[in-house]
Amino acid sequence: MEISQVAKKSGVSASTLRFYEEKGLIKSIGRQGIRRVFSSNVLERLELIALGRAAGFSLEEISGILGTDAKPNIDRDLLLKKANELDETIKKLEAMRDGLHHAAACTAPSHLECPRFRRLMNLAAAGVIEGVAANKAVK
Amino acid sequence: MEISQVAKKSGVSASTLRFYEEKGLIKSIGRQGIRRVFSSNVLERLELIALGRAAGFSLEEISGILGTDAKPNIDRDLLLKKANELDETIKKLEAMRDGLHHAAACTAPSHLECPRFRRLMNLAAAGVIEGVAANKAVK
DNA sequence: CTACAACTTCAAGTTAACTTTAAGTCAAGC
DNA sequence: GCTTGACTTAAAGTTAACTTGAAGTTGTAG
Repeated sequence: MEISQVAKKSGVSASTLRFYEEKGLIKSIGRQGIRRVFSSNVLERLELIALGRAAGFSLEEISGILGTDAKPNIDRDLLLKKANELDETIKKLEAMRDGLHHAAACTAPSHLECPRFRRLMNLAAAGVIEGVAANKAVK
Repeated sequence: MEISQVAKKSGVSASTLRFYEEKGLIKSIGRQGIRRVFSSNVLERLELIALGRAAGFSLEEISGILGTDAKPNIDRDLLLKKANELDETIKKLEAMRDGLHHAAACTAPSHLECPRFRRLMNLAAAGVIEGVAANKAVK
């Protein structure tokens, strides 16, 4: 496939595809003249990349998970670590979601004064700042 | 409190606190001479901001949710919309987490060849690319 | 009273993840 | 055989969210 085909089928722009190739996240299987040629496998790879992005991983982290070569890595420890990180994130997001839901329904004059909201937020916020800092540190 | 106190108690650096104030996310209650003075309320506010960040919201979105003034907004539609967005995100993250867990345990030669992994990933990936694009569009 | 640590402003620098632009290559249709 | 449109590279530009640096101010300890 040509790059525009991949772009169309994947929803990822051509410039991004070149960028990803430069970063080693995807590979073209060769050239026809000057033009890149991709195998349809790249579509699957792009879905995994998009998934990782949606999950909040950086391109570098995704590269670490999927591996820079054709087949994904099997660094089980890394995968489990990432899975656990995700689990932490999910818990915070759930608390946040519940907090938002409640805030939308609550009739207290200010959410900050509503005990339920504060309980939810405190629950959610526990370790969040440290977590954010830790995420940065990990990079 | 002085800025360094807030920094210490919140884990947010002084430069970031100034940056947040510039953006209207937090407010100092006045000055002692040239120095900012914060009320301890700012700590709560900073937790909410950190929580929003951890939930993947941009500072601008957080500003929209919390309001630029002292008390959080009660734009219920926005809150519900954000809560629903979060729910979508959570589902993807859960699929991703399950995928990672499975990948760490799976013995198939390549995860891409493992039907269970592919099913999980396809489930998770459904609409992800469009979702990412949509998130950008929303900005 | 003076040194100094902790503040201040404002501007510029940083990183990630792209996008845009400029200048060039090439197969295809007229 | 020339124009056109989709590609190519390399470099510069963009945005978010900060951080860093330079130059100045101030409360407090010695």
